[in-house]
Amino acid sequence: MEPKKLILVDGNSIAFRAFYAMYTVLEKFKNPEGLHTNAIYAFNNMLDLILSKGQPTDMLVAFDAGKYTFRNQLYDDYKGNRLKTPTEFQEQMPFIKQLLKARGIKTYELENYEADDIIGTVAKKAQKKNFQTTIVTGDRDLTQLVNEQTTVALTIKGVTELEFYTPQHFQEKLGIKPAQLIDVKALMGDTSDNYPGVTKVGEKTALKLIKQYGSLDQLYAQIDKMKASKLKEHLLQDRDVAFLSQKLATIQLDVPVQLDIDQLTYEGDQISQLRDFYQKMNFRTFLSKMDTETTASTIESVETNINFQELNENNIKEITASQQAATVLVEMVQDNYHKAPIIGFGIGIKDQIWVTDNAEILRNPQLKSWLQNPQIKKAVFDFKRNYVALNRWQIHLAGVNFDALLASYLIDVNENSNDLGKLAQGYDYQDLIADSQFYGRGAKLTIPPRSELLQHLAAKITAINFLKTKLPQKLQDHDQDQLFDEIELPLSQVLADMEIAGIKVDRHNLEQMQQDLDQRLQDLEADIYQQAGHEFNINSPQQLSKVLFEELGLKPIKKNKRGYSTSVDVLEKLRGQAPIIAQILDYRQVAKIQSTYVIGLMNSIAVDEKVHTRYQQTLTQTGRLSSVDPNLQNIPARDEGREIRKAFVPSHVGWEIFSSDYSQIELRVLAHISGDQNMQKAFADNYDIHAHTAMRIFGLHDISEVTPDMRRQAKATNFGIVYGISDYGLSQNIGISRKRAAEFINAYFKQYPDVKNYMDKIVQMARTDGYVETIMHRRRYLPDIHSRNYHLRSFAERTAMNTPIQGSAADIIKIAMINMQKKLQADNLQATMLLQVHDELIFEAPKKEIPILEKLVPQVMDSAVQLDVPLKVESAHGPTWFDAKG
DNA sequence: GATTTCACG
DNA sequence: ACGTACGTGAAATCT
Repeated sequence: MEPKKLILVDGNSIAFRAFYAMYTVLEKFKNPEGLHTNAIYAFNNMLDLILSKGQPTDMLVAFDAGKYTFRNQLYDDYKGNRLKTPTEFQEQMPFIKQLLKARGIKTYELENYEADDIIGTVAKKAQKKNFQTTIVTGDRDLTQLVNEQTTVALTIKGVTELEFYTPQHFQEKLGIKPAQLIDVKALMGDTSDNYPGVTKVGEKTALKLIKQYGSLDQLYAQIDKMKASKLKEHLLQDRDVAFLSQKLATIQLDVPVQLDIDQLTYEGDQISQLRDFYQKMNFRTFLSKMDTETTASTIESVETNINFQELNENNIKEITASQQAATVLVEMVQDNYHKAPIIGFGIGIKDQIWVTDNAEILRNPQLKSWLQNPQIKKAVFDFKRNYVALNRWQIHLAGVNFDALLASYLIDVNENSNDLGKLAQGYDYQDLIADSQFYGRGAKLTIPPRSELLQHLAAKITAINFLKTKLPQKLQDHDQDQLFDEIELPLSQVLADMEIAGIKVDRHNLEQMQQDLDQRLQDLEADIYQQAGHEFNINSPQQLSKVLFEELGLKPIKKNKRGYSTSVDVLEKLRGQAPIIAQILDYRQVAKIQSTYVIGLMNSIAVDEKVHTRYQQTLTQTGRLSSVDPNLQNIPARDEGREIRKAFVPSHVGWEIFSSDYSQIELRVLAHISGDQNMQKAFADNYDIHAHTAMRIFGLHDISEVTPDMRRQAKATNFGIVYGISDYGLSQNIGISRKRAAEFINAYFKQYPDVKNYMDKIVQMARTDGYVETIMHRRRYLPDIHSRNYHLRSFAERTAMNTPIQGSAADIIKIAMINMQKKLQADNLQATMLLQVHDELIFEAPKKEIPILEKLVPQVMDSAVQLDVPLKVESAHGPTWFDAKG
């Protein structure tokens, strides 16, 4: 007979994680009575997952009950540092229990016992009856119960990503037996449960000791033989604490559970009860899932029928005679709108919708002037995409005052899938499926039959209309009206102009480079093969590491998932040990230039001899732009790679490339938002900021005493501060000890005390508000700030420090770009803005306009916003991009 | 599709 | 005592 399968769930732990997994949508998930439902929703997601994956015959969810457990009797302060759980969470607990009942799952709690101990006890009983048991929890401690019949599924991220601990996995991961975990905890303590362990002993040391001695008892039995050390002293001193912690860490297996193992049968969903519950909670997705499951599972998800008419030459005149606000849709399947064919077009006015799959309609003059009429207000999804595509038909789309893509991105930067269907579904609008689902993906991409296509287009127009009723209120709630109306929407027009203009690339120049580089690659290759003694693929990190670390016997420095790392920092450390290293570094550099830049760039030159990048305006978490197809924001600027820039040239003879960049904009932003007087003064007095910092942190009296090396270290420290400093990170970056790095940071904060205050304050704000903001109210949610996982939490903290800085700098240059474009038009200049590289704007212009730009561009850039420190702009120009660098 | 490496600010 | 810099995109290789 098949063994019975039991799933045990740590109810409190999973519910709590569920709450924070969907913390960003806390206010989106409310039922009509105002009850928060995010934790209930996420909990149910987890149930769906484990029920379908685990196929249990039996199931139990255990909860904590009562305030005092036997552990409090042992140790007063057990869990003493726990913050009170938020009421938004507490109010959901009873409903999670209701949900479980409706899903046919037993629950159990016992006054003054923790869920852990109930689970331990039940798992032991189940083992005697030969059940196959899986425990689902967010609490690592429970892995002590792992054995051949008991697996622990531990949440990694959220509640649906699980890591399964079997005895083998546990051994591989920690190098000890599951039961030994108790003794490890005894030594290291537990900060979240607030018991101490032995002084100065953390996970690493504890694991080492238990691996060495086998158990806590053995360790203390042999402690006399241990040689004298600080560690030994601490162990002796904290002996009682260790044994107390051991008791606290041990999960009880003999709790008086009044529950028979035969009573845990999983009953399955109680359909009508569950339907009522979902309805009460306003869980539309789960409701519809239930319907599709219960009706016939054969029915594919089909878009709801939406009434529409076909747009044609006969009705277009009448439609475009209307002066009313409208919704406009230009459909393309491919990403690159500079060349993707238009496969559909649609208009929505009030409740009426007209669509067509005939792009030729765009030749209609009435339609053209309607689209170009700024008086007729239009709503779209992705203005820039629509604008650029229509521009290819000589139509200049105007009057757009709502872009659902831009709006949703500003409301939540995680909403960056760029898919209207997905976006609308996120706002509980179910009548439009995602494009990837409708058209398929990659090789399977096809355009469905006409009738279905028209239906899809109509559904898109309704989705945009729906979002137009929802998103403006949210923008207002976030205080983002100005950001939307005066920055992002006008910017998308500016970006469209820049993308359409494109930048000219000299193909012959690249072809020449390709030949030269090819020769060099061949020479290097031959040399490398000779030294290795055989041929191999230098581009393969695997084969390379075999050559270096096995055949040549060099010492590996860093590991990655597949073996030993061969990255630059590793190779740099090995340089000097073998001549092959320098040549590999050379080869790598040349190969990169060749494949990514020379060949890659040539492949994206269009028929007009230009490259037309696309700026992704709704992608980054900080508000920066990104550039794709090709990426013109990472063209080499240093060393040999810089030569590539010689291929970027003006598109007319007698013109030049002109470039202006903000000097130290991020540090200036930091000086402004932190309000730090010392840093502000340094900028006001126009000091070399890195030298100034060096003077301060090295305690010198005058800037002239600063050596180049001091300046270099101070510069790295400044960068570190902007990124959300850690002593380790800084020490790695400038090759000093961690202790020394910590001293730097301390000195830094002493010299710039309000920078320190800012760092503390912004992290605190992220904790209380759940998000951080830039000077223009761009918002980024940081749910991981509450994570119990150190790694995730620290990352969120650094992000909280960095995002307002990087994001505000992005705000500033965006404003400058809009003002710049206006000014160029107003002054009737031929100069054209072509590229943006985060803190730098690149133009082409007739030579005679260069002197004008030299005054104008810095003027516009440094007056974009008024900060408490001056902004500084530097310019350069020349016949190619290479020369336009100061 | 994920991973590694390396280009930029 | 933990284990780390912030934000991106592209090419080549591995699975």
